Amino acid sequence: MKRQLIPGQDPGTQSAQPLRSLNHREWSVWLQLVTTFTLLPAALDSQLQRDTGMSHFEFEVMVALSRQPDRSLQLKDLAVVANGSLSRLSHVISRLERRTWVRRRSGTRGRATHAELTDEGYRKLMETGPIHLREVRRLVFDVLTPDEVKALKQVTGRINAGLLGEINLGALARRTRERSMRP
Amino acid sequence: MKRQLIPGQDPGTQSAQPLRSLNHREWSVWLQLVTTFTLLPAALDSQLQRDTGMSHFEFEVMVALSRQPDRSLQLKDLAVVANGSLSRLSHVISRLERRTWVRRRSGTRGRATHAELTDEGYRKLMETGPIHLREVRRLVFDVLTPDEVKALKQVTGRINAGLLGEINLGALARRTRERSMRP
DNA sequence: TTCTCGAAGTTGAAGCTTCAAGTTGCTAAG
DNA sequence: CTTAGCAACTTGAAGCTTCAACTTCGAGAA
Repeated sequence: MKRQLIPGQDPGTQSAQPLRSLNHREWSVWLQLVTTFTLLPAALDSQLQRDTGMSHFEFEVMVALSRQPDRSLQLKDLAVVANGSLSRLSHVISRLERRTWVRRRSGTRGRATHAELTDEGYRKLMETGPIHLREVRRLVFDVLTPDEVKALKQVTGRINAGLLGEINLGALARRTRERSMRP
Repeated sequence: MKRQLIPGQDPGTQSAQPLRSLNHREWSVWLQLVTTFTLLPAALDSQLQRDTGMSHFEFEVMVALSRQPDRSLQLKDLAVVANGSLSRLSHVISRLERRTWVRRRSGTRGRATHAELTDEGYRKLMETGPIHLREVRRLVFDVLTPDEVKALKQVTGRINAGLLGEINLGALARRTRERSMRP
């Protein structure tokens, strides 16, 4: 008999191993979820690239800045808010600086650096943001009932709680985590 | 008064524009969703890279092949199943070939090419797959109630239907779509 | 038959992300 | 006071993805 990574629901072959693979129902949910988080970002990136010339991550960064009272954030915090590593962020800020949408300000304290949205960046965001949000609405909210939206929030909230619990501080600061586990 | 991309729920300022931005509730759902589809793939990729040396997309490709009766698929179809562009897939298959986990077979008909999982690739998959699936279970299914899992399936199903409806055939075949819209 | 078009792949370059290895400036221990 | 250690970046290289251009093969029109 052929071994399969994802078995059908055949209780006979289940053993007492510590590892359970996914069952049928779970597997199909998983496929859907993978499809969503592959296609949705791709669609958003593509639309943004075409219509505004920026990536989704760049957009998120600028939105995060625009929501601050002084339109600026320290990179470390911005990284968390935008769900990216500090390295990634640093590169992105450099690109955005080249396009004059963001400016770096050396923070007064310590080694802190702040990113600040320029007027130009703000204008750009106000111009292109609504276009993007329309796309978001079209692809996500227009196809869901209010109850489904509620459910979506609940489910993503739970998953994120788990992820944030261990990933901690932007993407995958594995070394940091390992360091913090030392005796 | 400051313009904001995401306004609070102030009915007074709403005009009859065709574009509605997101309201408060929608915005918070959106932030959660973005966080999930940023962090979850990052976490999975990181775990796979560390423990098995392959990316999530490579893994998906190999799983898709392993699920075929003859462990092979034509690239065009594989691209759809794995939610990637043909170009991306071609590059990935080349990499997997270099590692001897996959082999290209020139199809008999037309310009078709098939990718086939080698025995080595199959073994690798059987070895490392369960490790990955355990991670999937830990990050997703273990934190959700059965009802939430059901809801997740429903919501992702709806979103995917919309995405697949227009993105059509792997990621973002924009040119293809444009071509098909000509008079 | 011959021509033309389109589908299926491949390829190289450009752009992003990740990873590892630096800087640099606080801060606390000795 | 000085020094070790860490937090907060920065940087360059390696690896992936996307994009555009190109190659082939097959099918249908003329």
